Amino acid sequence: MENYGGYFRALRESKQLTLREVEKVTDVSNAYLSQLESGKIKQPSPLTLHKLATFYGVSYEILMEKVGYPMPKKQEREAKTEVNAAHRIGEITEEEEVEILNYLKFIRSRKK
Amino acid sequence: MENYGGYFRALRESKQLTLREVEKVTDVSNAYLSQLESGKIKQPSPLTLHKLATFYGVSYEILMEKVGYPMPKKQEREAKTEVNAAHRIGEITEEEEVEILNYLKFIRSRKK
DNA sequence: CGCAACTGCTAAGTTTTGCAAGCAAATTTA
DNA sequence: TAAATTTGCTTGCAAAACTTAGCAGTTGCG
Repeated sequence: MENYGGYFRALRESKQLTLREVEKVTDVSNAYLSQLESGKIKQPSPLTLHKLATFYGVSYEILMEKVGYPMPKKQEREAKTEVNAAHRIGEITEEEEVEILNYLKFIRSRKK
Repeated sequence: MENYGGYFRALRESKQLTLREVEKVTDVSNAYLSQLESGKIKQPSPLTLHKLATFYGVSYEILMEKVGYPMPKKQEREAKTEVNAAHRIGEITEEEEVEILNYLKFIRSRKK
């Protein structure tokens, strides 16, 4: 992904969190998060990506690939029937991903 | 592994290669290789590790673990390699799922 | 209104990766 | 033996991650 800054911003805002709230939990400074989300960081370290992946509940490996680190081949998808709701959304593009996150932010903001 | 410098040196010497021979193929400078093998480098970048892993014919993932990057375990890895929505947008409720599916339908219809 | 806390952001500093240049010792070649 | 090449290594530097400190605008509350 060329500009994943917006993706990180969308992830955070979809959960209605501030930079400092993310900082508290992940130990990544709000200053750095701001730079990351505005596209000023080329390649955050694997450790930083791991913290954010864990906190946001997204895949560490996908984040690694997104920022351009070489990662071993991903196997073809398995047919998994049960699991959580998000599995049933199906395939989405990276573009749709950000749109959905922004939409989630909108949905969730109405409920407060 | 605390001192993986010796490991890299052993890999190279077992193949009877000079620093400059490795440099030619991997595009990692002999200066840096020297520092790496003498334990002066804390954490070479994933890209550098990937080049060396490929050239020496060892596992990239094991190298990553060796230098201390977080890596998913094989079992986790297989379970998570499917590229599904949850890994990219985080957890959502069933209610949100329906809204997202409708929204996806909307944005996809808009695009043609 | 007034002010205190909160928000995102920038500037400056530290640390580390990785490279280019070049040095001294060893090896090769003439 | 003498010169040339090769070897591993060190130094100095640029680039980039990441932090601390602090600033200006906004929000909440008396």
